[in-house]
Amino acid sequence: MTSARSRKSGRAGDDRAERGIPEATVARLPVYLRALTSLSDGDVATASSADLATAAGVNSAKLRKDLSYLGTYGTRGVGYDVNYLRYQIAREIGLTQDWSVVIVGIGNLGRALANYSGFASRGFRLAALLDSDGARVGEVIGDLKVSAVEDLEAVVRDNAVAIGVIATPAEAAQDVCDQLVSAGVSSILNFAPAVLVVPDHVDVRKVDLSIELQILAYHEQRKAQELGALEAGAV
Amino acid sequence: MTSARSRKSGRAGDDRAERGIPEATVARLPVYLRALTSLSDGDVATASSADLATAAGVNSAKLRKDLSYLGTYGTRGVGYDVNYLRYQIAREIGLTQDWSVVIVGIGNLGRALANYSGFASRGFRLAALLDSDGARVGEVIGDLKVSAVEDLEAVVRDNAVAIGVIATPAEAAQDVCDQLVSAGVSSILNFAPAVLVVPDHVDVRKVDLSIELQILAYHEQRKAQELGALEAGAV
DNA sequence: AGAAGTTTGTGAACGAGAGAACAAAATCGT
DNA sequence: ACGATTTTGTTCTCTCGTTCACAAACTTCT
Repeated sequence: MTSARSRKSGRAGDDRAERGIPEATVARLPVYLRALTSLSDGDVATASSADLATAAGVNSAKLRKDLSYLGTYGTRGVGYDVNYLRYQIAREIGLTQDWSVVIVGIGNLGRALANYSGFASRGFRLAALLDSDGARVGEVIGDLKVSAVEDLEAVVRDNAVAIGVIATPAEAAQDVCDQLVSAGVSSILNFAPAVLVVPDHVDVRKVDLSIELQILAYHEQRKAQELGALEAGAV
Repeated sequence: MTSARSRKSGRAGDDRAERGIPEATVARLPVYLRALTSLSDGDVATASSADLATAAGVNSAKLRKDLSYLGTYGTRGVGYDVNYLRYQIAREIGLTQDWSVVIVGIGNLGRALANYSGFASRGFRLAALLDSDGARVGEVIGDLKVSAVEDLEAVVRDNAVAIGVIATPAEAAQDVCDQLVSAGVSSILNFAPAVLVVPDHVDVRKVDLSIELQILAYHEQRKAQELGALEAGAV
């Protein structure tokens, strides 16, 4: 991803956190957060790394090492205080503040995303829904009205939008992306099956149904082949 | 993922392909495939690794190494025959055969997925849409009617379904997953925000909007902090 | 208080992936 | 026919990520 391996630590003497969590760890923090929330809802006050690891579906050593990048929030012989750790992870991820999000492209998928309740619940606020199709502009989804994509720049400016979600057809994706970037959005979640080109300071993550299915198909085929070879060997 | 590092090569003397493509490469093959398809549609007959790499958004050395795992399909001094390579990748992934897919959970997201045209186009056939809510059973989406989740086993058996898509709420995910597995599905694409526990022979891939947003938020926050430190330093 | 039992945090070994660099193999021009 | 040019396939090195294993630190029991 966007390398950011500069400045070891902001000010001198501030090396307990040593800014710079490995990407693989960052990707797992939200999973830990979810596991912690679920434990907390079940009124569990304390959990060991082994408990957390099973709840998150990972190896306990990995979990401990991941958490150690944030600081030393556990107690030896005891485990982790669920609510305290939950807060620390949330803070590290940046969920103690709210993030404004726009969705561009209100087709089937965009509509589903707009209705997704998990948005607001976890520190993400839908600032606007945009579409280039005049027929869709004005449609009301949830508590938002679909706006014209021409309003993009104003919406981003007025709501301090940092994250843009692209749910357009592939052909429109790069164009929308360019508009988002030039309006000042620096994080993009791309659902369109297209490769996006962006400046260095912009982060892009992609979600691609068809790629996921193809990866599964590869493994599925491989399993079938192996089975075939096994049977052939048995003859 | 599910390790499958057994048997070096099926039969003796069959070591050109040397079964066992790195996972990271497998995840990129669909991207290459898409790039090739788009070149092919533009009537490009031949492409160099550099051309393909830019179209796929990767480094050309990486692309060449990835392709070398499949065999030697290029010609030095020339490049790759677009259609030939496309076929080879499709074959390797397993797209020369059709895969039957079921979607379980026909809420907003499930409906959007069911309407997604990219399904059929690329070797994936929707065998059924299932939901546990009686009110949704019978609803017609595209050219399919929503069935009751009780029909799962029969549908999987009759259509040789290998891939299941879970688009239910988190609470129902593990239960649906267990049903899929016991019906014989061995690849699962999970859209529910839940950790699934499955036997070793089953592959699971997850797609999680909220995790993706949180990862973006982390980086976004980090960028903001860095900027802050910079300004503070300038004072 | 001290021994026994737990559980974290981390050093070290190992494995997988990325990228640079270059020899081998093809085409093209003369 | 042969040298110049292009572009692949692959080796080597480096970085990143995972896992093991264990000392340090805490609790509990006697």
